[in-house]
Amino acid sequence: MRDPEATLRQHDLPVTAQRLAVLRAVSRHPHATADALAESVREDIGAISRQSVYNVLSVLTDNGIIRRIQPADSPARYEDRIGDNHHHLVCRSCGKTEDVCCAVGEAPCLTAHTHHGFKIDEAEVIYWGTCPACQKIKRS
Amino acid sequence: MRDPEATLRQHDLPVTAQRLAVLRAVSRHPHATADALAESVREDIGAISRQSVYNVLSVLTDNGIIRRIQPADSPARYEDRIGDNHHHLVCRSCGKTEDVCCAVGEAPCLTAHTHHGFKIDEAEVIYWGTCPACQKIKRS
DNA sequence: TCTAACTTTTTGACAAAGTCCAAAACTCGG
DNA sequence: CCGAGTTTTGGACTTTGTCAAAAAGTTAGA
Repeated sequence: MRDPEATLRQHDLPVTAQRLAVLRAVSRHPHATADALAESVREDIGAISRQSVYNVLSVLTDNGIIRRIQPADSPARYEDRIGDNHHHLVCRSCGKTEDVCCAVGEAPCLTAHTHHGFKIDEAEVIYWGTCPACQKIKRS
Repeated sequence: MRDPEATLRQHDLPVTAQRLAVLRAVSRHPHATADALAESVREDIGAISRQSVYNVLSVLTDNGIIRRIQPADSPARYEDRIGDNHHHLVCRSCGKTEDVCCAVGEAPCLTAHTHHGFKIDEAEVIYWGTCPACQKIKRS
């Protein structure tokens, strides 16, 4: 995120210390949970209420400034890398999350064969596995 | 599910009324939530504790007898159609879930380009959209 | 710069989904 | 049918998130 303040103004959102701090936190910690972001914001500006963290994250998500991902068995996570249609690689044991580019250029998996009359707007892909660190732990 | 009792025995699991009833419920109501399954089981055998529903569902999932899916903004759902690597189509407004065959035969999306050292064991695909019923509601 | 209208933030209660624990009930091999 | 070992139950508790109303902040306009 180049300039958090400009980003907010571009979306006609009032600029507040909380919003700037949350944006910086998301930028510094990709895939962090709301709770972890709150911690990070507190180190940054001293204090913020739990509700405000949720409010700000919702507003930013609704405006397409950040993206919310919600893997199974994990609270929601946030990232500011948007608009490039990438997917995620999640560790089953520690939750560590990495970005992966869309596996096949034109995203063939984005079109379901039988769509049951649904109007599909997104295909979400999550790769599940074990991260290097957890592989070591399990072996020992 | 052909024969719930035989299935349990095959996995060396003690056969109990609760387990049989949960298996039947999952079979009758694919993609149902734990809560909905509990209701269904109560209509079937009269009563079951909330905890037992969770216990049974865990045991069955751990043994690969049923599968748990956890789409964002929805409690976990269960299905007994397993082993055929199909994916899901979920309605954003009502949560209705349908099965879809793996879009492209050999699942090209199952291989991530950059795997960051992760040992990948599954690629989960969820198609998000709006079901026919909800499309009508929104238009009116 | 000051004001007023409108938003945002805060606080605290509440809700949904699931887990932990210990006691009672059950299953199954012998 | 008995006894060891599992399951089931009930109740408290945890986590993640939402609701609502009061207090504080932001921004456009005079």
